[in-house]
Amino acid sequence: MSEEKSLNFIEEIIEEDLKSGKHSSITTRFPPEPNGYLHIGHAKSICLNFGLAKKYGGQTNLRFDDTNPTTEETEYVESIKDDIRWLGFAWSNELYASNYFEQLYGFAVTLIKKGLAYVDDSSSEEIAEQKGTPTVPGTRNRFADRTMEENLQLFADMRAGKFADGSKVLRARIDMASPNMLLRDPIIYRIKHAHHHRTGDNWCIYPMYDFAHGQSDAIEKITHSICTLEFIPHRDLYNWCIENLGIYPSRQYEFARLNLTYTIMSKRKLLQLVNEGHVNGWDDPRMSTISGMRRRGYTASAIREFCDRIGVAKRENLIDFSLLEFCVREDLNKIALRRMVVFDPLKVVITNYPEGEEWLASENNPEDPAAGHREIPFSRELYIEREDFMETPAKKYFRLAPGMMVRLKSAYIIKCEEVVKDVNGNITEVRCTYIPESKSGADTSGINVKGTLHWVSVAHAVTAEVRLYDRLFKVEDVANAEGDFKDHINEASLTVLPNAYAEPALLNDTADDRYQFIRKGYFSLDKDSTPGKLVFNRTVTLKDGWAKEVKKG
RNA sequence: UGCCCGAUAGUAUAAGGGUAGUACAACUGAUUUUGGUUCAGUAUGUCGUGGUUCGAAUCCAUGUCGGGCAACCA
Repeated sequence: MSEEKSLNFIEEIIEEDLKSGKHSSITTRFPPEPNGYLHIGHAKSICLNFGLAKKYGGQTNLRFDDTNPTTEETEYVESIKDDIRWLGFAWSNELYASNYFEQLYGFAVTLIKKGLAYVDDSSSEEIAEQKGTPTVPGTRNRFADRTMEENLQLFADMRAGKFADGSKVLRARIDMASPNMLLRDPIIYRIKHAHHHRTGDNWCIYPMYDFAHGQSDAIEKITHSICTLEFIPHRDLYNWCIENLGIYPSRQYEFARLNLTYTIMSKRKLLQLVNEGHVNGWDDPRMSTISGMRRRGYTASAIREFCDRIGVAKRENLIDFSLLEFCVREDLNKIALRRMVVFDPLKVVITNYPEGEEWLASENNPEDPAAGHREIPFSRELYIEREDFMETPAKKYFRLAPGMMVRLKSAYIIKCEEVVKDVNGNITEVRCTYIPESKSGADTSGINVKGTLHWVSVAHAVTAEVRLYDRLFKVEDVANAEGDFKDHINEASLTVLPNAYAEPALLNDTADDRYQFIRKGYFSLDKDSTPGKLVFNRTVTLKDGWAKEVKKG
């Protein structure tokens, strides 16, 4: 059976264009503004733009849309490049809208000469007023009557720095009565005496998005300029510029941006979280930034798979976070090394086990025999998870309880004989016996137990810091929730366990490794780790059928 | 009440006039030395109303609902 995947609407357009001969190959672009870090929403756009070019044998430019020097920085340029590379994509050309400032200036002069642009001295308030409303046409002011020569001179003077910020703008002359507000003589150049991260102080006038983006596309001969829905009304202006400038006819297509439950997808809000200290930087593992997710332990292939599964369409959407979690688990399950780590220890003493130790083999990954085995020390005193013992077991609980037997992973079956408590009645120790014939891999005991626990030998345990993350927001649809988005921050999104007990094999592992702490979740080494101190981030929990059972009651 | 975009299970996304399918989520069960994985199965859907047609999610009309548009942001 063929399992050809159906095409999304953009792929359909491209295939038609290729088939009809409109284009012989395609060129796309990813056009970030370097004013913040990339997030998972950008990943969707990156996968789309680069993925299309890859699929149809075209190319993709990385173009920084750097037309607003007051918000843009080189730091962001570097992080964006890092993130795209990490996601697994290679751009054909690294470009900047600021490369085209001279050309763009020329385009503006062309418009002036054609009588299609004029310098306006009005304040932004006046311009807004004259714009009218969606139902009331706007009006032109006296500046619109300036001669071509006057406009040319004034625009040159603007460039020469003769005017203060905000004192003049260049406007395209289109239609003050257009039902599309963007066509009511839009501002295309404004004065900003600001230092630009690439052009320095060469310019004090900068083009607006609408007078830079489409032209940049045209200059680069972008065949399919793909952007998000909010740019739909801009398309008329995009085309107007192309037609009146007579430049390469790039075409704009719009798709619905990604929204994810329990997260925000706005650079402005993300920046706020960073600046106000709600998180520890752009790469905080709780952030929906690419760098945050990377630090958290997400793999690039999981993110690509996610972007593939969510599809591309024009309707607004809010994707279940669980789909992202599914994609990471699916990937990590295949590659993560299994290790045993106890988060909240309860001591188990095996009363019939001799002094000393033995080393037991345990598979690194049951899904991948090629991953091999490691040796784990076993001894008389162990730690198990406190939640894996119940003095009076709940129904369907098949972990350790008085008189009950469980398997210790890769080791023996033990039976709980006695519970030791302190003066306050807190359980301090559980005393068990083990069944020597039940050794893992050589079990002749004939005993079947339902539960298998992870454990660590007390004498051999190494301590590690473990950071557990929960969702950053408490509501599903953060962007549309009542009140300020910060009202919905989950104060318990980070739990630090300073002293978890880990099997010693973890000491030898390296930063690139992914782990599954058995029965606990997927983890990866954090950059805060030092030779003397291991720090792990929980990428995602394991699916927890027991927790579900407990919740049902 | 101007213009533009959209509407298919809980969430996404297919079906392009001919059996409404897939994934995630949910629920059952089997397997399991991870209550993981894997496997098998169940339930839930075409926004309303007219029309065209032998036949409509699909075409037409109309209504409803949701979103966007009046930054010297992108």
